[in-house]
Amino acid sequence: MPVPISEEQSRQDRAALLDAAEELFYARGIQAVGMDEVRTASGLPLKRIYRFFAAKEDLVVAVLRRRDERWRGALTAHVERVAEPGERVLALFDWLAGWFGQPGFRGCAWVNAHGELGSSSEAVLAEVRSHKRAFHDRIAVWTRAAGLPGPDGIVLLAEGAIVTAGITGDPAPAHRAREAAAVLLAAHRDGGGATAA
Amino acid sequence: MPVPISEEQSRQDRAALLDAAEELFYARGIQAVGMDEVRTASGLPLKRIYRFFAAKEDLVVAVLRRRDERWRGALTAHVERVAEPGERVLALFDWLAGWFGQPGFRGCAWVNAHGELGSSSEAVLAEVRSHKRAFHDRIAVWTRAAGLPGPDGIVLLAEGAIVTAGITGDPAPAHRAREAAAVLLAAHRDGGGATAA
DNA sequence: TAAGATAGGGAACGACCGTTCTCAACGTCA
DNA sequence: TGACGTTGAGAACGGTCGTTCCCTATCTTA
Repeated sequence: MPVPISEEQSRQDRAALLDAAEELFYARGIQAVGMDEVRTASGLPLKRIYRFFAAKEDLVVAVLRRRDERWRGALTAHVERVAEPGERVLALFDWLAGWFGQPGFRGCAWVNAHGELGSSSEAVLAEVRSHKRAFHDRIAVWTRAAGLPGPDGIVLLAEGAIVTAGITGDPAPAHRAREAAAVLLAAHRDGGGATAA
Repeated sequence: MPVPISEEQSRQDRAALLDAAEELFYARGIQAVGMDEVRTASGLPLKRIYRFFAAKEDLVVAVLRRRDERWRGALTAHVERVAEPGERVLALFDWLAGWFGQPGFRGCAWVNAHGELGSSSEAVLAEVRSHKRAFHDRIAVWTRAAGLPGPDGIVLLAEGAIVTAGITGDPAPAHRAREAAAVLLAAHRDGGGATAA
């Protein structure tokens, strides 16, 4: 190829690189995937990969960040199609059920990255915490509209479902979490507020 | 040292090896810790380590298995000091709060191991699933006595609390999960059973 | 057409991995 | 006492990691 690379081409190559790395990292773990494998899967020369990202750690962070945008975007799009606030909270768990059923589902990419690199990479740790905070804050908007005193019960049910489905390979935890969430919603619609969640 | 090694000494050395490996693996991840580091921390020659466990994978499985016994034993001992069935379920979350507050707490060792090795080691995957099944089954005994229709709501709250506290470093999720669990218990004591959890 | 700049392909590098092997030192028994 | 067997300490091995470098091919510009 010639002298410079077009900006459009560069954008596509960067996306292909992130696609390849994300799929490999999620399926097999981050440390288990070497840069040579990322090169083969992306079709990009190693030199260009290292021009995009100076180190593997930077690539990992970029993968997590882009996945966060896509993941939360899809979640929000699904949930906010539902109008009634209580149903909207429950729709979160329907979306999770769909995710759990996808082939290759292997739990939460951020939880996995945290377990593997959270203690050795400050940048990865920060990215994981940022994602979890954003997830929590998004749910807080929905639970507030539904009259719940706080988002935490719903958040914990969702996190528990993700982790459990990831390990067992069974999407059922999404439905169990949805049932529990319905109880929380009903309890705060009807009567009690004493032992609130 | 002399010719054979006494059985008692062997037991102690094996325990020291598992102690050292568990602490290192939990703190820094499994792949990030080399066998040389396990050797230094345990004070055992590499040769003896490989006589105990033919491969690192076997050591990892043994560490997880022994941790499972100790972890579930401590949980059960704490919880079953409480007599009233509903309070007994809630005591689970008090125990979690104590665990989360310990220095070096970094989430669930089995979830972390699953994220790192679940897709590459069949033996680790089986050990992780076995632990989660045992945890689920233990909670089922307590929730049944408390009149809940199933253990899953409580299990998911507990799993969510562990994962969230591990990432944020804040023990508060244990208290939020306890509050949500109290709502689930109250809902099934008082009235509804329609949208059960 | 000739000179220059930049790209791709992949070898090369140093470090470290899990695992095996060598070897001297020591205690036991004939 | 002397041959034997087992140990501890760590060097060594083959492989792989993340990262860098070399070299040729290609396109642009004069």
